[in-house]
Amino acid sequence: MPSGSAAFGDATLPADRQSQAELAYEKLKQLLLDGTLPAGAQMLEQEAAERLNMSRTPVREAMVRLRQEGMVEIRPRHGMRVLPISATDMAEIYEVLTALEGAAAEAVARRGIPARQLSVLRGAVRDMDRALERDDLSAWAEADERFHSHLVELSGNQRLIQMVAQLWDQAHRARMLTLRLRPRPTNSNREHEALVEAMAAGKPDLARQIHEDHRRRAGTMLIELLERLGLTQI
Amino acid sequence: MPSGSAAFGDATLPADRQSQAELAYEKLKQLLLDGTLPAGAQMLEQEAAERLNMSRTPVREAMVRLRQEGMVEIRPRHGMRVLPISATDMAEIYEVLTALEGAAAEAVARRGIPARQLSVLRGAVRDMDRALERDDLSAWAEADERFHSHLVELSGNQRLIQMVAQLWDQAHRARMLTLRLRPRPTNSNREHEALVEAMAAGKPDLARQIHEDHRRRAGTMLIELLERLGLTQI
DNA sequence: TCCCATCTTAATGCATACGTTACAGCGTAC
DNA sequence: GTACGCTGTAACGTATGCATTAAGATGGGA
Repeated sequence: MPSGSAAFGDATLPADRQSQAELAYEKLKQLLLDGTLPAGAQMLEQEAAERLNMSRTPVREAMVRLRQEGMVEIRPRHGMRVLPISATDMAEIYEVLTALEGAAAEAVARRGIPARQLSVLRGAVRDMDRALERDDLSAWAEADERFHSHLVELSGNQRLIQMVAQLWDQAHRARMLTLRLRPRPTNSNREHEALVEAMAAGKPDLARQIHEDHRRRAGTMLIELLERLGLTQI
Repeated sequence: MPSGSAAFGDATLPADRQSQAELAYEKLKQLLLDGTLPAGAQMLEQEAAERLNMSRTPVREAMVRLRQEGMVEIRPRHGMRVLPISATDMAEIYEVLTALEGAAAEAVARRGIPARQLSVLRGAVRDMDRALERDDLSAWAEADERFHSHLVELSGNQRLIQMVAQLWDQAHRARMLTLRLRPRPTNSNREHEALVEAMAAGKPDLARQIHEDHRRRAGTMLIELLERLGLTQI
């Protein structure tokens, strides 16, 4: 039985407020991303429904969406199960990210980048530097994410943006886990800097080359790390 | 009221048979791809449910999936609406396809390609040639699709495969429409041939270069064609 | 002691019920 | 003739009911 405002046949939504299904999607995704639900964790429809204080219907819709995004699998008797990320998965993800972000960097450099946007990117690089000085890896990761996400958005290609975001989400847990196991990402910052300059100078091929190398290096490092540690359930 | 076997609480699925939701997804997608539901067409949940002889529940799930794939939008009062493809959309799609398939070609060339697979690709190119000789554009399109899809699958990257398929689906209607409006794709066949040889010779950079040029050319041609014809509701 | 068949139970997929709300159609006022 | 407001209806979002079935438990046999 629903809680307080029980008999809310919520119906065709007051136009602005988000649906229960949307809410369920966001809440569940958050649980996946922040590690509350680790790899392999299972959650029944009923369980999630009670937790989110709604019926199974919108929960089910949310689970279907998460499955399509490659975040969970749905096993007929066990609800949704958080998909583990293997080294192979990371290899796949980084291969695609390399191609997509490389294309984004090239496109941005070709089209030219407004001063205002340039400073956003430079600001992110600066924040990464400062975070490293403070040994604040979380802040570094946040700034890194900001840099990449802004770069991709500058491409203006909605499909590219969405796909990169999806891959980024899939890899999120593995990135967080390896954040403190990997060597300090000093080079990473310099690579970002070089990329920014290549784009500012309007050198598409160079920008792409730099970014692809950057991604490939990061990917290889992560994968070797995962394999070395035998981590297969991230 | 459902038809014949009305009171079938179909329940947790006989393990092998597909769910109603899956069936609805496939049927609706087919309607989108074969043009039965053209751009802008709308279909209510109830309508689809009656057409497919099931209740609204699985239909709704199917529509949610199609929305996430970028095939339709869901408008609260009007059911799902088939998204039109604009020239801008095609530009986005081809930009991403260029990056993804280019990466696939490079990966395949780098890893090396078994003789057996090579002959599949060569077979597709041959079929494209023959189709052109017969002026059979449908057959050409089919062989072209076979070539690209096989190439991508050879990459072995499941995520890349899935994303390319999704973009391919989104562009499907526009490709079909322009098939008979565009110049005969004679060059296209030669480009495919060159790509196969580059991969066979184990030249990753060349393979990627050839494929990217190929995609870019095809994309530019299609987009100019669409813009010239003022086609915005494909 | 271990393995397998049977049975119980609970999770599910789907159908249906229900309250809400957006939109169309109509009438009235200007 | 046009514009505006009202009202009825129908589509939807969500909740719930129901038949089905697979997972797990239980008991018996080897």
